[in-house]
Amino acid sequence: MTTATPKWRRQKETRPADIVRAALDVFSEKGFAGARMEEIAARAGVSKGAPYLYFPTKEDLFAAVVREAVEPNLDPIIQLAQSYDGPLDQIFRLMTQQVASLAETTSLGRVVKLVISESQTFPEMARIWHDTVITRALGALATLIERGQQRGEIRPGDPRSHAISIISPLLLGVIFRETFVPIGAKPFDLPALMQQHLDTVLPGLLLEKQTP
Amino acid sequence: MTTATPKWRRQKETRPADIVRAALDVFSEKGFAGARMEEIAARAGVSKGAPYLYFPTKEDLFAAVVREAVEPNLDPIIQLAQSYDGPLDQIFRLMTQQVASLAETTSLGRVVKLVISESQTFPEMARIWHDTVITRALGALATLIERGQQRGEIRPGDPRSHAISIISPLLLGVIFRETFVPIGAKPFDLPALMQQHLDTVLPGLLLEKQTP
Amino acid sequence: MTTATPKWRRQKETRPADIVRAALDVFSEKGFAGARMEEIAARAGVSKGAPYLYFPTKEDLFAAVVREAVEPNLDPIIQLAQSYDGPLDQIFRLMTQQVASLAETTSLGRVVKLVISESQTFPEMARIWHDTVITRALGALATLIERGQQRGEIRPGDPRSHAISIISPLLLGVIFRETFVPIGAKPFDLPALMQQHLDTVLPGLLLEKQTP
Amino acid sequence: MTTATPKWRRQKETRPADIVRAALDVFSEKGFAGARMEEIAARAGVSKGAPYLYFPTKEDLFAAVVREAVEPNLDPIIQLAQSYDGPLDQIFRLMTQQVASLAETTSLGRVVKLVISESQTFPEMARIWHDTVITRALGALATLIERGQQRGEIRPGDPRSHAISIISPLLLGVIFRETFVPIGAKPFDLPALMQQHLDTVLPGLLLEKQTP
DNA sequence: CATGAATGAGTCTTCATTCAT
DNA sequence: AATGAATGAAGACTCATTCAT
Repeated sequence: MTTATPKWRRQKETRPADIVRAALDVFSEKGFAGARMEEIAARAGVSKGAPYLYFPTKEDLFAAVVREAVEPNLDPIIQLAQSYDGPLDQIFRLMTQQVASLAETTSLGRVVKLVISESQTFPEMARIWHDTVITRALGALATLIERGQQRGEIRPGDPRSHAISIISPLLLGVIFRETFVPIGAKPFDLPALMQQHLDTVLPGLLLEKQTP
Repeated sequence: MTTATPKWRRQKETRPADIVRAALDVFSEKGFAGARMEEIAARAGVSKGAPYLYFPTKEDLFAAVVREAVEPNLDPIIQLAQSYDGPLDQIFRLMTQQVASLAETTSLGRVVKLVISESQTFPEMARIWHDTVITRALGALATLIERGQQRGEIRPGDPRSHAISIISPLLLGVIFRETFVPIGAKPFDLPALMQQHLDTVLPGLLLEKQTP
Repeated sequence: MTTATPKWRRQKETRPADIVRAALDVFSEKGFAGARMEEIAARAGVSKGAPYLYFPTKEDLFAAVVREAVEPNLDPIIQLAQSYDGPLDQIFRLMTQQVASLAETTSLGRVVKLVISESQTFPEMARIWHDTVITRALGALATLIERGQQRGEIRPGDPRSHAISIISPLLLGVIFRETFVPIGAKPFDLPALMQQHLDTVLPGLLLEKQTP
Repeated sequence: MTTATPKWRRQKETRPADIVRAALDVFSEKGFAGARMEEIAARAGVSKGAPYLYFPTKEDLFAAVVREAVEPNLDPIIQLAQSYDGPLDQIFRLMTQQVASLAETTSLGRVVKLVISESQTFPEMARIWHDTVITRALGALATLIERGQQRGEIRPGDPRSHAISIISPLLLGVIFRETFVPIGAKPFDLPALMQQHLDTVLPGLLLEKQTP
């Protein structure tokens, strides 16, 4: 009667995380409406009722998926931008690499796609994404640009638009990957694309260090 | 016996078009899964069964919405690119304006968003969009760029990537508008954004006509 | 402007009959519920609304199908039985042949099957069939038997049961044909079956004409 | 929130069987097309969705009804015929009684009627019935007859036809009961009918045990 | 705590029937 | 009279959610 090896209830601590992970997979594959709670549970290796122990509704689970993807991944980039104090063209290239890397290694790409896809159904998610991701990230970049303009290193113009000029190929490439690669389209080589793009755009954006 | 009002009006020639229009509205607002056929019918001013006279299933109706948006709007732009034979910076500005205009005046923007949103559920739609819109439009632009490179007017590099460098802010702006403006975000002023973007990027893209 | 050859409105007279014929076909193939009015109309070569010019509802059309099959086919047999005045074994063989022939050449078999199939849904049809076909035909046969019993030519016993003893293989054979032959079963050779059956049963039914 | 009554009771082991029973009732009364899944559920005392926990579709439920009726009821009779080794007239009377008894006490009669009724809609059911019931039962009887013929106890002739000669009144009686008794027809007294029938037909079928 | 059987609201789709032309 | 576009009631089936065990 002595339970020798308590196989069950292993990693009880990680169950919500397991469920969120499974949910991301299923939501990504099927969309919110097409995702069945039972499949999420099955993929997480839990019973049909288990998700409801942690998430009151399917919507709450969806929200958790989005929140989970944002929180741990965003801060480093913002940090980088805010604390940086070197040549501007280097920080642009660095940030771009950072974001590209996140898009490759984390679930951010899939979640962007999910948020866009379900923005009509879940305006709240779109709002969260807008406020926590877009505003902050674009803001950090715009601030950088603004400071550069004040120092005369960047040509005049709306800083937010300049920011878009810099990173839009990257974001579009991610959306393209999530949308069209599953149906067989050739994905862009994002680092290469961004390298060429920055080589093209940065000369026009950065003003000549004044000649003495 | 108990029906006081006449059950139907004239069978307009425009019935299917009305239904497709209503369907675009409802699909845009609710997504495919969230759209109810009955609501589409109601908005088109027809009975619940009427859409099925023209479209066998909800999916077919969705496909019609996508097709309808693509067919009449795409050719003019492609034409423009193919028949153009003037200074390159002008055609880039012109095409950009054209696309921006289409995005403002037609349903293209909403349909892009729809195709992205439902690409998991309807890979076929994504495929159609990819093959008929992206490939052709991007191809036309890339061809233009390639010819410019051969004439020594455009800096070397992957033409498709250059094309992305040019139009990605516009496309991203459209996606942004469809995704975040409904929840209160301030839309980009696309013409202004693109003007500043082209002012920034074109100098880096176009090689100096060398002075003799 | 002069209509030379009035192709249309040919045989207007036969339209209800055409429709009933088509209805029998479709009802037989699909059952009442599975039959679509539009298909009946199409098979009859008329418009979707035409059947309603002659039959107020689908049920009425069904009733017409049944009525149509019964009326012209039954009387001859009843007549035969009632007017016959020869040796009994011959009339039994003759009636059997007659019925077998009807089952082969007319729609009776299909309608029997239809009435049985839809008897739950249309008790009224079952009632009509019971009262006009079964009661009358079985009654005619029973009367014949009864008279034979009174003349000492047929063994005692319930005349209706004797009638069943005589014709049940035939009726069952028809039901079998309508039910199982469509799925590939080998049909009974009804004439042969009945010949052997009568050879077997009649000796037991008919009393020996006593030898003087 | 607003549900006052408990939503469900015990999950009995008998759930599927209850549902099949209810389905038989409703299918018998209304036919397949006329039966509503919701009514079947209600009669089984379960919710609208419950039948789908056990039977993927209405058709599968129908198939289960047929299967359920056949499996437990058929073997005893076949057994009887195959293991029997006494006087032939007795086995014919015995089998007849057995079948009549089954027809009275089990659902076989209703299911026969159902299979015949829906044979157009569900050829597969007809096929199952034909292969498992008709072929086997008729085959067992025919084998018996064949052996009798080899021993010179039964008159020559097609054994299968002889089998029909013997049992057709019984089968027809069952069909009659299921079809016309519900609309008020007087049912045949099957045991009496068969007694008289066998008294009539067996003398013609069995050859005289030759006198020594 | 965890399970999964059970619930029932919600939606696509069909098709008999109507009636303006 | 004849047509066929249009109507709308009806029903199979799904799946988020609940809760007895």
